[in-house]
Amino acid sequence: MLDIKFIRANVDIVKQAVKNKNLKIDVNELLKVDENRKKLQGEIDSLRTQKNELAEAGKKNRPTDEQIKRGKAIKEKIIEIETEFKLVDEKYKELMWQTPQIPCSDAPLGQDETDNVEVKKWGKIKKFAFPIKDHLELGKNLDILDVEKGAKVGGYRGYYLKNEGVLLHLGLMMFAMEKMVKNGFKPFIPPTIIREFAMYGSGHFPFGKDDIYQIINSGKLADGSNVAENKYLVGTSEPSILAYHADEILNETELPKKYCGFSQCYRSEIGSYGKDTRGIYRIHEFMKIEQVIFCKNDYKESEKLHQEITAISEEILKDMEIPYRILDICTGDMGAGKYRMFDLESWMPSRNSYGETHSSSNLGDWQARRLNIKYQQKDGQKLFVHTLNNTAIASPRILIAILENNQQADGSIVVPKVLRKYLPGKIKIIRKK
RNA sequence: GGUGGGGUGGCCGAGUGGUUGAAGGCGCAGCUCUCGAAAAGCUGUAUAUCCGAAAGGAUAUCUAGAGUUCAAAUCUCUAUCCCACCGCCA
Repeated sequence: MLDIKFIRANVDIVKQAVKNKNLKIDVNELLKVDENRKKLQGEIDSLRTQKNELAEAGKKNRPTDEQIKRGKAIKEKIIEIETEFKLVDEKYKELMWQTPQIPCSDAPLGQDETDNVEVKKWGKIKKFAFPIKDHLELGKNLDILDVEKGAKVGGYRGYYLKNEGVLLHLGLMMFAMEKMVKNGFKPFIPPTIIREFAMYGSGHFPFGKDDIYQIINSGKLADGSNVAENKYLVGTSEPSILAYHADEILNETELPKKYCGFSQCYRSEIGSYGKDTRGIYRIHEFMKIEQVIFCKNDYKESEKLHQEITAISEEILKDMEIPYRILDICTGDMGAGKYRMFDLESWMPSRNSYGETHSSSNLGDWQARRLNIKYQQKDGQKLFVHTLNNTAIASPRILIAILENNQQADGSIVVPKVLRKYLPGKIKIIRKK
């Protein structure tokens, strides 16, 4: 969300951002609605002034019949204008929720993912002297991954992790968590069933509604319909962590606040039916450790922190010796709320390409405005914080890279050194039983 | 699922229709006192929107929404959250 005053004063900049981000919101309409809303609000205010004056007079003496009559007339007029105001206000809010963050001028301009710019590559891509297997085949043979049973029980895109697959998966979480704590991030396990406001706050609503599961109680009402609660399953712990400070005024001295959230994540993946159907690349639930930062309203600082959280994720990939690249995401692909965004993609041999495993974003104060998160400066001024987030680790998707990059001719897997301590006996190689 | 009790400013807490944007306390800021500090005293201390160059003014906000009334923190209804006890349960 943007400041309406900023929008009024910088119409062209906002329009340009809408265009660059490939959005449809009509800024002229917003301004018209805003103007109308202001006008109606003014009318209501002056009527209420009259009402209050009348009530003030009634404090001293019992109101006369004449005054009561006037009061009634004013009341009716207020109701009439308020009815109109509500309609206008609804439209206003709807449009305001959709106003995009102004993207950083350094971000590449572009329409979609084909315009993203590769800015870094790390690691040596292994050349295998034998025909490689993909993670599905490797996982099945080693009895650590089973998507057939996953589909049988969990449905399309269900999966079971088993044996060392589980230990590897949990080890990854623990490895990333330890790294985060070492870097001064406070660990959180947040709620994964959350209320609507938090979804709006992060910007997952109204934009990404399709991908979010809503809770429906299995019990039926008398008319046979289901009870849909206004609660949702998170797709990441980001909204839960952000909303932790909703409606709060933080102290400047406590910033930046660095948190990491560990949670199961749920994604409906509606709209991507035909995409990435093989394996565990695109699935309905996974575990993730997410980095979240609240910092001062200062792009110099938030951009520095953006580099920092990106570097932490790079370090995690380097520690595991997974080749990766970094994409500078273009304006059209970054999402409405973002100021700057980098994706980290890990090398996945079976895809013969990189696949997204991390996503690092600076949102400026766009989310903080939605969630009303401020901080007070020494001089007393209150400003909205900047917020940032990035994946620390998300599994099992990352297992694709780990299994496939470390496979041996016999189908066994060499465990990355940093993960060995999470396996019993600190085994170096996962072999077929 | 059942029953009962609650939700007031940064915090605690008073307040059952009109003198309450809200007593009192705490906290915080400034000043006085002091070599300095503590203590004490004094003063100040919400947010949002609109109008205004500013000073300032208007409106709204006592969980939220709806209603009663000339007038609502206060009465009614609904929702919601918290707490307690019972039932069920990992």
